[in-house]
Amino acid sequence: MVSPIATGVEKILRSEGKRITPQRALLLQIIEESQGHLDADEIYHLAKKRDLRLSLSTVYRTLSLLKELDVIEELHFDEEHHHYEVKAEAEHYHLICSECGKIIEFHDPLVGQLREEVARENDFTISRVHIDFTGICARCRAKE
Amino acid sequence: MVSPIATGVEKILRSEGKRITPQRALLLQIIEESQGHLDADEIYHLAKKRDLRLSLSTVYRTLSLLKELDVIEELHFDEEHHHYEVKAEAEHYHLICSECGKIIEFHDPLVGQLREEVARENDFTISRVHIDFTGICARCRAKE
DNA sequence: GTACTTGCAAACTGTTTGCACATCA
DNA sequence: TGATGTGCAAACAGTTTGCAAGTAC
Repeated sequence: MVSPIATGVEKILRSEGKRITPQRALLLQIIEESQGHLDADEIYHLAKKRDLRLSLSTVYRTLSLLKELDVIEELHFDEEHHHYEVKAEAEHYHLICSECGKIIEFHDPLVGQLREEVARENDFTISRVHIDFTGICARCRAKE
Repeated sequence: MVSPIATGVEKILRSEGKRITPQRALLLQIIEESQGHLDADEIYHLAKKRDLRLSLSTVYRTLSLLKELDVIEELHFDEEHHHYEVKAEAEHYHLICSECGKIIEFHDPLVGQLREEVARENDFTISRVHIDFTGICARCRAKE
């Protein structure tokens, strides 16, 4: 029995000869429902609540499949494990609160300018941009 | 016997009651001599050439000490391990060639502007900035 | 039916830790 | 001398893989 799955992703999977299994549908749903930035273990535990037999290796295999198909993106914050989010239509970057761990997404037209300038000055073809700012969010600052 | 060690770092170590051992001097020298961005294993192998008895755990312990003392910085690229570089006086960012792995450092005044703008708009106190652009360097582009 | 997927356990990689011995100050 | 540091081996966390059994199409 297959739960609903984002139609776009379904097409991508099928076009690659990949199957739509309940596990994949479930995992994708969880990643989409969340505000993103979950790590593999968090995804596993959330999913396990709805499918008791789910295994961690399926989570990893699914994440790596979705990453290959460019459906999700793997984020490398200053930690020992990775975080995942649905690939955004619009590129964006991250503000990370070092107190509470909250992650805010942002975008800013200056990034495009920066990218062009740096590419030109270094004779480099830039294909991916990662920006993250670490600091203290307003709420945590107020607490201190 | 202690090899020469950057005097600044020597002071920092001493002031924290830390000793200057030959291993630490050697490791620091290697990190400083290199263009930076080495990972723990690379540092270990380079150092091992000059001190056959050096152990990998000493490398990790030294890296973590130097990181704590703010002498070096740990970088998180899109890989499964970390890279290290001597903490720069001037903040800088990285261009990474996905073909040959070359890393170019850059800085650009637009980053400061971006940082201020994002901090203001999100009511966030930004303390650290990470930017890396992935792409193809001029040499690799020419090869294709 | 069959190629693709899964769950499980075992392997692997990068990193950390406990302990006995060694060493810097 | 005594606290700090080292090498070694064993532990650990996150992730990957081989295999037999299960399932989507």
